[in-house]
Amino acid sequence: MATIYEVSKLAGVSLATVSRVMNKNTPVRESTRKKVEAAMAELGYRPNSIAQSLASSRSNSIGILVSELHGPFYGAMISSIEAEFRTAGKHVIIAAGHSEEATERDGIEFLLSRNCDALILHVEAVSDEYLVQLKAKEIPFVLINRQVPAIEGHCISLNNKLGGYLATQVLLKQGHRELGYISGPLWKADAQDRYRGHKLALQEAGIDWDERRLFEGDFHESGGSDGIKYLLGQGLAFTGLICANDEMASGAMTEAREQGLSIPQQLSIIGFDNVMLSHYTYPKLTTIDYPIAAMGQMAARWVLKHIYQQQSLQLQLVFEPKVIERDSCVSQSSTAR
Amino acid sequence: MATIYEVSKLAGVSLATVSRVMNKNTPVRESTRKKVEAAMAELGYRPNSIAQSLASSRSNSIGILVSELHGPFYGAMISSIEAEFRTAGKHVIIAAGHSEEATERDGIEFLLSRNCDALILHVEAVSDEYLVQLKAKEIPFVLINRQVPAIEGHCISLNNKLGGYLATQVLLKQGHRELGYISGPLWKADAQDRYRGHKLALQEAGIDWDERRLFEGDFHESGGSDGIKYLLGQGLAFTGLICANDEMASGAMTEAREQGLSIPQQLSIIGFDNVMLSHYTYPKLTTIDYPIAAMGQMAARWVLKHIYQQQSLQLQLVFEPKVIERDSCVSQSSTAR
DNA sequence: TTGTAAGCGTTATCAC
DNA sequence: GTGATAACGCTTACAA
Repeated sequence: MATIYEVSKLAGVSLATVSRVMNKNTPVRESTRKKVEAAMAELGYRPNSIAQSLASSRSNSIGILVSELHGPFYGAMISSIEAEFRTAGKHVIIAAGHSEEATERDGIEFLLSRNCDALILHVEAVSDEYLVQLKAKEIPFVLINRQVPAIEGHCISLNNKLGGYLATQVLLKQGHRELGYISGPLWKADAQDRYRGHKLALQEAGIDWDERRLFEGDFHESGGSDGIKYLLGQGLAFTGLICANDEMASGAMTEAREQGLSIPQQLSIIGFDNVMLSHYTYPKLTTIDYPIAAMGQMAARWVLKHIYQQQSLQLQLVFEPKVIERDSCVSQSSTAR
Repeated sequence: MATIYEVSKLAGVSLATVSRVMNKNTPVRESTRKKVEAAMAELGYRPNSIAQSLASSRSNSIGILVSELHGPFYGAMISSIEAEFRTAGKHVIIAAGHSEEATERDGIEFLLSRNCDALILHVEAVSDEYLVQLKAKEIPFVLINRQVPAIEGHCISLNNKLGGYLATQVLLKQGHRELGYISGPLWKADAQDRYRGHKLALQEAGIDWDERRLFEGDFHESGGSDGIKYLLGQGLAFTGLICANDEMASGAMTEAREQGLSIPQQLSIIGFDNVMLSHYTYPKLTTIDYPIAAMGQMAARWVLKHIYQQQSLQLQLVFEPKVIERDSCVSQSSTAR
């Protein structure tokens, strides 16, 4: 591979000049620029990004830590992040945290050891304090889907409470008054917030909260099916079911059907996230849209603005969920049970 | 950030010695190693990987190019690749090619410019010649899901023909003799091979091949629904349908249902890939398993073996698909149409 | 077993 | 505008 040195020799200029035409930061005489460019072309010169990084102490790489690389959710997020950075000439290094504290810390350490200019984190297990401490260190980061008060400016989040509220409203508006709720693990802030929104909607509708109507699931399919079994076991009637994510909604749907309930005729189900699978279930799942792609893009812009000085970018830190009406919820009048 | 130099001063040894204890490649006296390690701990020293890369001309990074980052398929692949490399202390840089020739080339260029030690490519649009030329250049790569004869040793692929054959056999064994086939774009080698396998199975079963029973789809949902419309429009009876991937099978399922066919009672459908969604459809999709996670892992091992000299690793270049029986196919005897 | 010193390919600070 | 030249933080012969 040709180096800047060979280019400078061929062009009959100094190293420094070649560097200048590459970086366009210092004026260079038109004629010499041409010479240099010709030499670069002739040698098929490509700058060595490692050497650039060492000299400039900018790696132009951004670390991304997500819970899982597979699954329906993070792909969309990574995709939008990658696209945004790619056009900016930055690249993306990825790692998985598997929702476990130790692994998440490891992942962050790993990314740090790679000299990333910034980190985009979707972490769940790590504590708020850890993140606050992390801010004290040298590497800047943004958080996706998490609100940490002490570092608010670093958080890109969804209004999960509103989401839970909206989901519940969909069913209430359809006349359902007997509801079940399958939550995510309540130690996770987003699960907690969604549930809060649910309770708020109930309260506004004058429906008493009943603990027996809550099942705490795991955000996976099994949580949905376990939830159905549990709710049916309580001996309470319910014609509407809110699930705190689509995977649980899918599990609930399957299990409900196995228990002899037809969906949506006997039970309306609404999910949350609007991941790909919600489109594939039968009936197609009514759900709450989580604009994860837009949020990923915004995280990328945050980095571009704060780290790479693209000052002109506008930022939005809090996103709003919205209802996606499909086929899994129908009005109570058409429901019999 | 502390540098190797500060560590050496604190430990009272030379730069070189510190480097040696880090890399464990040259014997170091136990006592001095202790001193150095103590110094490193005291300073919270972390090696600068950029400087290491420049000095050793090893970036310890591997570029991955896939068609799409979102979607059900590549997530599983990236996930297994990342896991394998992570334990080896390497990291992964990703880029998307979007199945377009120009973008795929760009992606490869981009990854090359990042000084990756090796590339793992899942490319579809780029020509065989391009890849052969690429081999001539300095950066080594493995191909996933593609067979290029001239560089066979670099190809990790699925026996797609066998897959098409097996899928067809599932239906044949269930007594179906009137079949439809919704293919992927036939310019893609995998789509072509799957279709070949289908024809072979037909031939062995003594069933004449009928061009009207083939619809060339796009590997997306719309391909499945268009396929159903087309096949129904041909006025030919069929009780079994093979789709060259799961997304098209899902589209076909939905459309068939809209056309008044019940699945699987009136039409058995089999997919291909066994991506996550096949599990979410109703009925659950019978399909052909594409061991993409295992293949991704193998690609990572290929790199570990060939580039990072982990000689002991065993490699497997060709993988076999296998049938995953679920609920979307039933025997012809229970079918009426 | 350890130290010295020459790179690795850039960027950036000076002079000129 | 342009050219020397000193970093950047590490690896790796080569000596000792």
